[in-house]
Amino acid sequence: MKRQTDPDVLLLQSAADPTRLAILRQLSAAAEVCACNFTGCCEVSQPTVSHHLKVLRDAGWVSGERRANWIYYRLRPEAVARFRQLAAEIGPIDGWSTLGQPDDKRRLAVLQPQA
Amino acid sequence: MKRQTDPDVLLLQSAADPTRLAILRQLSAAAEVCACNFTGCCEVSQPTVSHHLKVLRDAGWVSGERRANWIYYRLRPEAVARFRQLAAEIGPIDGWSTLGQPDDKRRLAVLQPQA
DNA sequence: TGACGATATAGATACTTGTCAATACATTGT
DNA sequence: ACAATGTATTGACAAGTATCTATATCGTCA
Repeated sequence: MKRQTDPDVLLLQSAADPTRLAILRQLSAAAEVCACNFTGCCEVSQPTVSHHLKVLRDAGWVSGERRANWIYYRLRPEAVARFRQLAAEIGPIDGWSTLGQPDDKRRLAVLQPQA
Repeated sequence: MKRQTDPDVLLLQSAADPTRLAILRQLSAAAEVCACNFTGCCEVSQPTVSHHLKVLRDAGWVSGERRANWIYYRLRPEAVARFRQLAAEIGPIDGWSTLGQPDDKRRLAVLQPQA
């Protein structure tokens, strides 16, 4: 696979897993969630949950804070904001037109990967 | 990998690739884009572009219409709407609290996978 | 019909990823 | 210090995926 330097791709990719999306959804329902609760929810082993939490941490989605024996995870607002920004960017914008055949000179600038 | 029956996961996963996100972004800049333009943009071969377009098609992200020799792709509004809906669902909602230790009886209903 | 250009499919391969069992690490309480 | 519990790491493996070359399919035009 190509190296994904694009932070948006990383954000999407880390959310694009059943277990991880479930975790993100749980974290959307409570301010913070103990890691032990994820183990119970998704039908995967504890190491697997831990692995997914690390992926989410590395992508900036969540942060964890240790209190006694337990680690409480919470959503990082920056990630949520970036995700929503991305969602806002995908879809119709102003100035739409048809991008035609290869010799079409009317190409929009954005369609040409800037050198 | 687990079978992803969750349509949201499918939507995310199909967008979570550098080439495909680039395609989605191009399609956000013009009402429709000829397939031949994607080949030029992303640094991958034509069959690879075709493969990615198929993935996006299968996920419901895009639809293609043939006109003469060329196939014009466009974003499907339903997919855009679903994506934005998903983005709106990830993040703080009302009624937040801390989900505590395993024996914590105060769990929010949403945190227990409904049997 | 046959040649040509655009797009899709098939098959092969290297790489990535999700998963688990086993183990290590960290914190609390006895 | 030691046992118990929650979490992270390691190592291994099966499965998925992105990519290519080669080839097939589809539509147009002479």
